[in-house]
Amino acid sequence: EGEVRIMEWEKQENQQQQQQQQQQQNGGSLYVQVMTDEQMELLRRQISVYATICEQLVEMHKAITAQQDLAGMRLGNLYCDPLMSSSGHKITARQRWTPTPMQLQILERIFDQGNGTPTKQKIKEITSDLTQHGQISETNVYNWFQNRRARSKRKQLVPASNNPESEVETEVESPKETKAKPEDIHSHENPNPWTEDLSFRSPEISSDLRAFD
Amino acid sequence: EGEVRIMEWEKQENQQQQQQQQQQQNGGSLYVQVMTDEQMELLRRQISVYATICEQLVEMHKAITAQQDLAGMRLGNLYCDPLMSSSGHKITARQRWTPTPMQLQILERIFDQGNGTPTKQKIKEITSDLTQHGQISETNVYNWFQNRRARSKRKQLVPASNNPESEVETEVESPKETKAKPEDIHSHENPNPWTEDLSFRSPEISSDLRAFD
DNA sequence: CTTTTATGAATGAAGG
DNA sequence: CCTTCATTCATAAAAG
Repeated sequence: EGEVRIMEWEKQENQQQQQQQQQQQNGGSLYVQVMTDEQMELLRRQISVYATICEQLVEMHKAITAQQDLAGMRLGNLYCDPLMSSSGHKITARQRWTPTPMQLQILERIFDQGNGTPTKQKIKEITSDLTQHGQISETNVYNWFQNRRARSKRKQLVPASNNPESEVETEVESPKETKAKPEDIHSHENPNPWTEDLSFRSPEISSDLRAFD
Repeated sequence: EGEVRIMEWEKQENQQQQQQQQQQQNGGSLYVQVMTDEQMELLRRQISVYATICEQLVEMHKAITAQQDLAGMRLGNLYCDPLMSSSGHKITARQRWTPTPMQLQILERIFDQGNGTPTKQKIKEITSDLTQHGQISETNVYNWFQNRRARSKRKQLVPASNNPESEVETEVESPKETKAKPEDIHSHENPNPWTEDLSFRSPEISSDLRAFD
């Protein structure tokens, strides 16, 4: 029913008679998802909707704030307040740092650049950069890289964490288990081109949205 | 550079040495896109980012239009419901493992044996045993024990809460510097050049939004 | 069909 | 770096 269920494509894949050979082709270690034209179209449409909505909202915002200015009314950071305005009291405190989407994007980008463990100096830099996108401390950054690396590594070893439909052959472990061919599976260099895709940069729009602050 | 290039995956695919065979396989008539797990996950996240940003923009709009209403101006609450529902908003849907009754029974039994720490080796054993009763991975087993233990522990502590009242204010600042608490308000100076990158639009949505004009 | 609950999975942080 | 724990998120299943 009208939902785009990305993670379930691989399931559907098994039902697409036309693509079955894909499985065997890749043996057990390499695992890929296959999308049909239809699914691709669905995805395309989904993103399109987001793009359109955002664009329209930005336009709308422009118009509205223009009026606001005329009326002498200036809306402040309406959404920021409800959360932390209560300075003294920590009622509903989430004590765990959570990266904002923007911070995450940046961190991922840095991580993908491959320069392994960031030095102390580097962490300082990164931290101060990320501060512009939300609260963050050096410890947060440090931990993030530690975890990111460890889990990235582990993920290679156990890539098939959850795909019920795929490995139906129910056989006992082959000696070497999953991960067998390190260099084939992942091109560490530029795993995919999309990594950079979300590096939003639109000076004009940016300044527009900043008006909310 | 920074763009969402959905329609070009098939092109890039040719450059992914690991997936080349795909081409020949399908001859010339059948054409499919291939993604690795990693790429899939990335995509999922990116769309998630879009969703987040859109939500925030919508929130902004709500707040602003609320003001507008007070001023007697009616911009309408058109976008939220119609759009979000039409696009599903549940873009990120992932499947998840569900233990079969048999597997659950076995797991419970092992857990009750008290051997708290499931060793890696042990997990491998358990997993291969359970495979006979349904699809399962080592990660599933690992997670199950983690969760089982954690929740078993919590159940013991909660029932013994004798002080139903004052627990809210007790939360004094944790001296720990791990306090960086963002609670996402970000998104401000970010972005949005997607509109030009996505060279397609969603007609019906556009018409919905046209009311903004 | 909508809301609630149970629980698999993800992840920030701590310890060694 | 690796493992473990605690907390949170998301979703399948159950309840209304």
